[in-house]
Amino acid sequence: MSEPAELHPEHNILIRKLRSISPLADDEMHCIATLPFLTKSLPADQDIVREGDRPSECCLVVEGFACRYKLTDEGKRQIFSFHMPGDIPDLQSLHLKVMDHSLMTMKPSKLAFIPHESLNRVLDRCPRVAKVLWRDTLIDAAVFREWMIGIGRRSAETRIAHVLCEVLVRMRAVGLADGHACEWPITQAEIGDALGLSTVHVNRSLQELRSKNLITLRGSVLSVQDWEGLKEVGEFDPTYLHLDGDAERAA
Amino acid sequence: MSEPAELHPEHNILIRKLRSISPLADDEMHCIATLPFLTKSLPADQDIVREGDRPSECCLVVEGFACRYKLTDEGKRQIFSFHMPGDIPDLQSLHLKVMDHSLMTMKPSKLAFIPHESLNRVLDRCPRVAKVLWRDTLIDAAVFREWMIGIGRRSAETRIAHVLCEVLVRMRAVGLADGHACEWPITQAEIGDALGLSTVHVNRSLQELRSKNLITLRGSVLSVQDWEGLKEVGEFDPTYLHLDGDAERAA
DNA sequence: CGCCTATTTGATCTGATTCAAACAATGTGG
DNA sequence: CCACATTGTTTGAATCAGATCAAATAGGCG
Repeated sequence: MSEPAELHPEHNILIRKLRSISPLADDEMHCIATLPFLTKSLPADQDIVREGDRPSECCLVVEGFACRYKLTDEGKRQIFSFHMPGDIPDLQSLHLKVMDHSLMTMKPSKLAFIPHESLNRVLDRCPRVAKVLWRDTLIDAAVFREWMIGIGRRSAETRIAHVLCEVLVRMRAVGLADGHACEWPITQAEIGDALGLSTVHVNRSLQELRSKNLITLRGSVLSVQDWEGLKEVGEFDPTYLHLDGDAERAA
Repeated sequence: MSEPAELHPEHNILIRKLRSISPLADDEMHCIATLPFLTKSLPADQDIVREGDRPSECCLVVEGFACRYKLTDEGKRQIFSFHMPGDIPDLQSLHLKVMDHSLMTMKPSKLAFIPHESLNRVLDRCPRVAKVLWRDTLIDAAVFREWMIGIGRRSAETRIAHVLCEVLVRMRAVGLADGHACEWPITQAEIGDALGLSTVHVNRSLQELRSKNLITLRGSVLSVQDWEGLKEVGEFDPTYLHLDGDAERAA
């Protein structure tokens, strides 16, 4: 349960994230703490890795926010996922050489780059850590599925309520939420690109949620006033996030 | 390149599938060939694993066709993926205890159930195989992303053309396509549930594709008359399938 | 203050849905 | 081998959720 103070903040946030999805033994945490990294700070709206790239390192979000996306031939954007501190959005590049999508910052962010080589060495030495990371990529896929059902089959209001719930729960899992409130660095245009909606329609649906007194969303802070109500409107069931760690559990 | 005749057809199709996404050494194939399994035959439209289940085995499709899906509160269905012989649609259950979606047959199918226990033993013994299976789940996620961009941002015609391309290429990768034709066990209603469309609209979009002389889709056989044209309409770029095996490559 | 980005509002349009019904194919049992 | 039942495909008409276009307002920040 302890989080040694001598840890680098980079290792610390990664361990906190992994412990939110799976229990970790001391030696496994030590193993993770041996990972070398190079920290870089990037401004907002900057590509980190691009479709077609063949990265030789993975990117850990330490501070800030990022998203993965891809453009259609007509230039429309689909965002696949949002990433917060603790996430390694391009972990897949460890086993899939060529990027089939891009990764970018959504606000000024601090990123830690970990060489594939070192990561592979740690995974060989510590197979339990390999399993946790595999598990992480599987949860990633579960989130894709959940967004898919939203985009394909749910109303705009439901989708938006759902993603609000998801981000809050995930933020809480790594200790970045304060009760039912958290930072909200996502613009309405970005919500639209994530959920297959126009900015205008996102705006109107958000007003709908506000008028039902479910949320407050001012500036860059999301505050959920009626969690049960929001969950219900968003058909949100956190099972798919598989938060079975030894850290705090989400509501 | 050889595929020993003494292999069980179950091991054989699995090895063929895995070799389509990654080269396999002889000892790795032998390792896979030690996997025990129990074969079962199921009729069409039968649940194999259900949301909420905690399976203790994985399901390999040997013959037939399957899909993963989930229902919304209003009873609408979203299909997440189609699965053909060689696929292990619930491989994720190895690391995610609770199913967050369901798996069902789409036609009478032969399935081989492999205990998690045996699978884990093989993965411990043969880490390279573990990497290939991890890779397989990552490709799975890449397919989700590609469907997401379709549902969220592409026209009905484009989405449908895209999924036609995808299934044909994947069928070819495991030797189940004949030139530009393959079995098509997917109904229009199922295409709709997969791509977030109504049956009626699927039907009209398919007629559009036919009228452009891109495809023939009669009974349960898909025949692509103009592959380049279909790829273009579907904005199909097979990169996301990561077919970097030592078996035949897709066009 | 002034610029840039994000949010909000209004009006119009359209791709896709829904409902309803006919039609075709496939398979089953007698 | 045919009649019937079942499932899948096709067609038509009306409707709607959400897109698009255009412009105004409101924040945030150097």
